[in-house]
Parts: sequence; C-alpha cells; structure tokens
Amino acid sequence: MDRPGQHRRGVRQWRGGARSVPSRPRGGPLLLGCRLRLGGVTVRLVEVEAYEGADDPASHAYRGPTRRNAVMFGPGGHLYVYALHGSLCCNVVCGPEGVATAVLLRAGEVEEGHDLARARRAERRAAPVADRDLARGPGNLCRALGITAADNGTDLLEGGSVRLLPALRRPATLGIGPRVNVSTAADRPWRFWDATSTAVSPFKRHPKALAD
DNA sequence: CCGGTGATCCACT
DNA sequence: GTGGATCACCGGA
Repeated sequence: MDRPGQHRRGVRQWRGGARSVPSRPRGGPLLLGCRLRLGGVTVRLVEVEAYEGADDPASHAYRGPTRRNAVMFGPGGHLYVYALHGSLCCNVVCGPEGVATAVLLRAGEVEEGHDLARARRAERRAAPVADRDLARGPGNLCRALGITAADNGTDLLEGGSVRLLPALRRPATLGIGPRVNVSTAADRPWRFWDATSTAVSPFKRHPKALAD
C-alpha cells in the first residue's frame, strides 16, 4: 500500500512524467482512488477529467493566462477552483510551472463526514441526498467537501487547506471516454473513471459539441 | 427535458 | 465602465 511519502513521490513522478509524455491527460487515472480531505470530510475520487493548456480548446487556459486561470499556470500540486453556473468546480494542477494542465475532479465517494456533507448538500436541495450522490458531479463534490473560492491555489501536498491523500486501493476497472458537456474538442477521451463505482456522474454530450 | 444560475471574459463605448 | 455571450453545472418535473 502507498504511504504518504510514496504517494508524494508518485505525484511528483506523474508531474515529471508529463514532461516526457506528449499526452499529459494520461496522468489523470493516477488520481482515481486518491482521497481529498477538508475539515471532517474525506472523499475518494472515482471520476476525473483532464485538460491541457494551449493545445486544448476546451481548457480554461487555451487563450492564455487570465485572473481566473492563473493557478493553472503555477506549479503542480495546487488546487484550481472556479465558479460555474452558480457552482464551484475544482482541479488538481499538474504543472510543471508555466505549463497549464489540470485535472477536473468530477465525482467521489464520501468516506468520512457523511452527516456534514449531507447537511451542506441539503442547503440547495429539497429531496434527501443518497450516500452515493453526496459528491457525485463536480459542483456537488466541492459542496460536500465545503470547498470555497478561498481554497483556490491551496497546496494539496503540504500545508494547504485541502489535502490530497494517497490511494488505499486502485479501481479494478478503468473507464475511459470523452469529456462531459464540453462544446469543443468533444471527442478527446480524457475522462477517466472507476468503472466499479456507482458514484460516477452520468455522461452528457454538449448540444453544440464540435469534434476538433 | 428545461430553466435558473452567477462569475468571467472580451469587444466596445 | 457596460453589455452580451459563454459556460468543465444542478435540481426538479
């Protein structure tokens, strides 16, 4: 099993590997099974989606640095948080510094802190939330964890508000497919999920999805 | 399926 | 500074 130190090396290795592998998004699956912890809530990641920078029209970094995407251009291992349609979404920045690449965290299973997560989800929802739905979907995952805009840029590996913890187990079966609801570069198979998990969000194709 | 949502970006005063 | 378009979403029917 991974120990924290090994995991840390693993992430750095992944970031380093991105320099030698043209297709950075291939690093995405290494996050599956890892855990994200904030306060009393821990979520095991079961679905992620990769975004490159200059070569990826669907990426926030495609048109260069702005105030919103600044963290994407910084060093890997930090959290990029942004607002979308009244929700927040979060990414793990992959680095290296100056090269914008990030992995969107799309869904997870709550391992710890179900009551707190459920209370947060209930603030915006009338119907009761089943366990498997607590962190299902990018906005829901952020809400379950209590991530806010103040967590943008936090260091996930040391000293930050949000911690990335090693995987205790890896998905037995890896799903790979197109990204959800993106209007451009729609067919790049850069969404990765744990095919044994029921907490993976449903696939949706964007109405105006262009291929490349 | 559909409508609400609100931050962000850019082109234009 | 303003207006409009865009958007990696969610909830309820």
